[in-house]
Amino acid sequence: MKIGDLAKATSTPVETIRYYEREGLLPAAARTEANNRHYSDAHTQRLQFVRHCRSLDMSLEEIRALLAFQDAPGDNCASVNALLDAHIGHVAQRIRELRALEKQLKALRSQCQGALDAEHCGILEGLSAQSPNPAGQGHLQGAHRKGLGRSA
Amino acid sequence: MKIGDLAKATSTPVETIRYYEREGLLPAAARTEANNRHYSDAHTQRLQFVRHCRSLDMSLEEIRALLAFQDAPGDNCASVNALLDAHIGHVAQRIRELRALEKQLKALRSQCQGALDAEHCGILEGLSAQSPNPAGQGHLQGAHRKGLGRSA
DNA sequence: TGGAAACCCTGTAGCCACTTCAGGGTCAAG
DNA sequence: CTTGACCCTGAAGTGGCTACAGGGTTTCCA
Repeated sequence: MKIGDLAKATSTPVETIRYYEREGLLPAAARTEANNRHYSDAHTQRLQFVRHCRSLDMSLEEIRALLAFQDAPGDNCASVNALLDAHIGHVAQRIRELRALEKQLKALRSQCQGALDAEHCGILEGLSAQSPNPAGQGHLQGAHRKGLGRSA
Repeated sequence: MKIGDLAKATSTPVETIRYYEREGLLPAAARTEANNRHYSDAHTQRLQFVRHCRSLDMSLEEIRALLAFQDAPGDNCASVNALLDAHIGHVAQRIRELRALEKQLKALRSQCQGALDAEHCGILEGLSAQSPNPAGQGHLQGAHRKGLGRSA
């Protein structure tokens, strides 16, 4: 299996696969005579695991930890549970933050219904007032993300 | 007013103020003889506007657009409304995505209640299965953000 | 008067998870 | 024999900061 085949099989861009290898999430692939990477089914499974974790918005750091647990099958899996619980906590917190944000934005939006001069626009006036809340501390990202996209 | 005073007045790190100037969100400040930046109340208001927008998770690009509208007070403010509506849409979409995510994570978490060998951990097994949903496309960010923090 | 702390400056690199680009190599089909 | 599809490496760009290196000035107190 060459890298392009693996990319198709896992709906992952080729460059991302090379990036994961550099980052140590995938073991370095064997090479053909022409220096092309050569993959087995084990690689496919590992990459699928990583992509699944990413689709759950885990960081590469968290995924590295999970892979380490997976690679030590005799160990107790309490740490896996703890990692997941922490991640769920972060997601829940980000949802709370975004709900509060949504409420504020809607209140702001209601300040201007018509199409006035910008000079008298209630929204611009509202934004000029002091900010009431200092925004979140969680480890979820803000309002402008890219997503994994490109789902083959 | 020197940059440190402005920083305190707006709860904004000094480096961030210089960064906003570089990015064109704040006009270049006048300089004292010692080459220190010198600010007026107009700068304070502009910076407060920017910080308020950032606390609402707007991108610097969006803020630049709003500032342009503000600087053309004769214009119609329909574009302001449109920008805000779009931003509200992105926030709402990201909330939907994160809710779906939370549901999946909780389902996954329920796969392992005890503290088994990692080899038999339902969570690791669950993550090895194929990913069901391809993750969001919105412009809100993922699960690992920093927040503005440092509130004064 | 001296010297240390507190502030200011510029420019550069680092964060994350990629994405894109430049510049090149290999291989098979037409 | 050339075109296109694929592969390679290494470096730079994305956003929104943050931090650091290396320097300057100003202010305060002994």
